[in-house]
Amino acid sequence: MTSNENAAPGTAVERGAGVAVWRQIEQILSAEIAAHGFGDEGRLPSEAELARRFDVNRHTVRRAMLRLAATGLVSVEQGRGTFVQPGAIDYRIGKRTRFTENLQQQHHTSAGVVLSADKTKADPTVAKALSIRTGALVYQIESRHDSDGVPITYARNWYPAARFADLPATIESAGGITAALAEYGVVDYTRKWSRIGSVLPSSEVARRLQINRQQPVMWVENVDVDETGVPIKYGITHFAADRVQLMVEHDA
Amino acid sequence: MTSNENAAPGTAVERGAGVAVWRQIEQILSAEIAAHGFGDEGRLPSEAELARRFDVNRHTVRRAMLRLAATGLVSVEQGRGTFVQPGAIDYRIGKRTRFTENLQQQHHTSAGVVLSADKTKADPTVAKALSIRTGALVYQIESRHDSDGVPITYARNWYPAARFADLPATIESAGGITAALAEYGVVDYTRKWSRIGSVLPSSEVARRLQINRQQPVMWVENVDVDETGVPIKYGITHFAADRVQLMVEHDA
DNA sequence: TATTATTTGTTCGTATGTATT
DNA sequence: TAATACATACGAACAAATAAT
Repeated sequence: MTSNENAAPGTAVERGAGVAVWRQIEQILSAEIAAHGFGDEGRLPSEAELARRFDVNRHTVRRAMLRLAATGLVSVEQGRGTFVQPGAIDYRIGKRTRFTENLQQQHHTSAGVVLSADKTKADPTVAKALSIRTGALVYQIESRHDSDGVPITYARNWYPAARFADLPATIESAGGITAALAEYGVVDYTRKWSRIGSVLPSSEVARRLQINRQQPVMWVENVDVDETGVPIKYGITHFAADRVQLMVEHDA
Repeated sequence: MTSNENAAPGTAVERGAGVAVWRQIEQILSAEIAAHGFGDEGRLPSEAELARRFDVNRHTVRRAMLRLAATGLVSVEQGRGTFVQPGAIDYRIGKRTRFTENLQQQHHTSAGVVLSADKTKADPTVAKALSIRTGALVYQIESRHDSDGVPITYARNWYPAARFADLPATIESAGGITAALAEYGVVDYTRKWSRIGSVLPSSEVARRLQINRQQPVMWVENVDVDETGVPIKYGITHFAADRVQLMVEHDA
């Protein structure tokens, strides 16, 4: 077999054409995905099969696959195969950001889970954001929010312990963070600012969001304040970028 | 040589320890970078040298390097070497977003360049955002903004041709987009909304921003409106995520 | 439940091409 | 021009996760 005999029309790779073979394969598969080329279940052929089809080594296919996974077009699962990913949803960011309200408007189910709750000392970053003294006691709450059974956000938030005594127990009894805050007299709170960035995730964040480490995450660092403008929460929320887009509506 | 004789204390990799060797190397180098372990010029040893140090194949070092580059910790330059990357800057996003004002407040120089200007027909996405009919004529302006000589944003914007007749020539004569809009009577405009996401860049975007394709970019899709609320611009701006963070300040 | 086949993940080795110094 | 350093690609082997038998 000389070359590419099995390739579908218009999908042959070309060597020494200035553009790397694995990039050509990425491009071809990307186009086929966009054209719904892999049926309803969206399962791609195995790496070995694709290697035969394009008449290249499996490594070369793998490079293309890693890229497609990073772009969010497919998800790769060891022992199972490679699957086309569905589209993403909008997450509204504004003065009044509440997770559940946010998603129910878009016909998605939602659920929040507290992963851990610890009392620690504020490091300089946390202290500055909360306008308290470095080393003052804070509660660190780790949480995750799901939509339609899929993890959407993973967050670490810090609350000043002086104001919210025994916060973890209150969250437990009240059945949620917003409800718990109400018990301390915080009936309403608003977002002061949000700082947004994007990185490839650490292994911990990747695990929490159940994505692979080739897939970018957006992080949103923010401070919530009460009605009088006093900071009540500082935190960082991570979003799986293939599942969510952040929507900022200016004005009010 | 049995194993890791050249490794610095506490930096030996361990095989068959559940965690892949390349991940261990990534972790070690990441820690050394954070500790300013590579001097003022921030140049890492060559891949071959690192391979010897960790007593692994060069491929294994490369995997770690690709990850570090993707994380934005280092930049890899073919034929030169691998270098530690400096920190990032804040880009303010709000009702009144102007690039130059934005950065001058942070002691950075700034410059904008128009890369291309064409008259085309609006596709459905553009048409909907601008509240015009699909197929109506629009100007598509490609531009880039630099800060301190480094590309920060790459943007594609669309303006309705009916309202802004001969826009490219006006931009040329007025010496800038904001100035050109003023000549059409648009003395002030504001941002209506911004949709933010993150992906690994296409080759074109990577080239425009002069980053490699392992490095995530944030994209911001947005619509500007004039004083009467009529859309005057729809566009997508790409940011190199290792150089910028987006700052949203929610109204006072 | 245990075994086997399938599929992706990691690592080594080797060779060659391309960009920079 | 030569040396150095990164980029791409092939081949082989085994590990780990999953699915089917």
